[in-house]
Amino acid sequence: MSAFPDLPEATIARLPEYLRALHNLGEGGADTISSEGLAAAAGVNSAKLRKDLSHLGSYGTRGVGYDVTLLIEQIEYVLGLDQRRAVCLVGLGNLGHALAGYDGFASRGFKIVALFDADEAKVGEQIQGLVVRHIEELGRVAVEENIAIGVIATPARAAQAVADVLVDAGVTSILNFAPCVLSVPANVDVRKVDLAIELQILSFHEHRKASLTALPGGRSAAAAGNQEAVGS
Amino acid sequence: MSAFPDLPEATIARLPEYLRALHNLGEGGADTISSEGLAAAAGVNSAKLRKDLSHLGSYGTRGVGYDVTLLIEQIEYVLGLDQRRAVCLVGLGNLGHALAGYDGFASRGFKIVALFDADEAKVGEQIQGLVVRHIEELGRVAVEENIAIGVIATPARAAQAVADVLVDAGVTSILNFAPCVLSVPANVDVRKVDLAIELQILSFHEHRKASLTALPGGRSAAAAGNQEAVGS
DNA sequence: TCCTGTGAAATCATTCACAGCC
DNA sequence: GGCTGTGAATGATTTCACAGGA
Repeated sequence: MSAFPDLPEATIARLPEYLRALHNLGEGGADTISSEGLAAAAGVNSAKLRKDLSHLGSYGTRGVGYDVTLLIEQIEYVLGLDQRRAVCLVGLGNLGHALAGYDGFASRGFKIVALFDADEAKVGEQIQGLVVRHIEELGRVAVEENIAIGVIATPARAAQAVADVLVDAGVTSILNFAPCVLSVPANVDVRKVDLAIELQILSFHEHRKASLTALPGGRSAAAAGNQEAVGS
Repeated sequence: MSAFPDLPEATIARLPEYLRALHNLGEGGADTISSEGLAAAAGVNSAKLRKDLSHLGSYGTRGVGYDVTLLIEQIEYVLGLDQRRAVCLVGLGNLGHALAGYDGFASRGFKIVALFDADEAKVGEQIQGLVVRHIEELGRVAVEENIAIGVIATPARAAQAVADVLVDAGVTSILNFAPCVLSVPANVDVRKVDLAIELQILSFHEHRKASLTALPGGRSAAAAGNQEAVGS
């Protein structure tokens, strides 16, 4: 079927956030929501939200707002969430265990269908109803189960080899939790999550804030109220 | 001491990646590295790397490259990693357990000094040498231990209340794993990691790729080589 | 010659502000 | 009157391309 116009990458990254907000609002009983209201629920400003949604087409009603159900369907369609993609998870250390048990996957359009590890001691273990298989089966199983997305939660030194196997098995999307850069062909998408990097970015801002407290009324330890504003 | 020039946010977000690459290169025995080489190790292009580093000052040598040790020190200084910040972790479900055991924190300038949970059954449990405390102690302990960064790994419904307590205790940086938007005062930085969102972004690209396979030589299931190129 | 540091150009993203529709 | 959709303006980021130091 027809492809998509070239949605800006920044817009794509925000659509899942809008979707989550819409689900919340829907459960709260709202049929319709203004750009202002949805923007607040998603933590962005309303102009940005309207611009983002306008890229998908015209699904709002002037003077009224957006139909919650319709907009959910639209965004899910664009993100391709109507087709419950098969995901495999490689590496069942602490993090892998947590990911295997994370219910946010199942509830948002994904299904973990296979687990792999290189450690013989882990192979055979049962986690969330799935048996851990040896990594040598990865190539075969990935093809059999039609796996679309591979999640890598191995140590950094193993990650590239795992990525190579995934790519050879035809997987074209990888979510990488290992702290390293992966080399893959251009048709494969890699996204990376590095927990320590997030902390380091926060550390920078702490450092900067600390180097400013010398100046004006140094806020002691306690901020009262509860305003808005969220760090980028 | 003196603050920083206004480093672009995009640059800040890449510095930790350069740092990791530099540590790898250093362990590999390199004393000096060109922008081209470091860029490859960090997965960016060399022009961007040079521009980023030029914001920190002039730490390279024309015709030669960057001194690995010096550059590591510089970046660590800018990120404020020389002062081993105290971190607390709230919420010890699956993900919390994994985070408590994540050695990437200790090895990159952070120290988890306290764990909290609201569940009486978890309070008292010992994890990685720390005892889980009841969340009611959070405010007091955060002040006592001079906690700089709070990590929230609770369910979404609890996250805002936890954030409020952290803020009241003077914590000005929060890393939020709960899938919700937090409201905090403007002086508090929040960064968010949402695992399901990352998958949804990959899903979009899968969807788009699928809607294109109809056209040219539809690649069957298997890509051979191992070129470069990493998805954004 | 090799490689950094950097203005200038090009691209991408956000915000403004208002016309047009309900 | 309220609210979306969108050009136009602004701002941020990336990329180019090359001057200039080692």
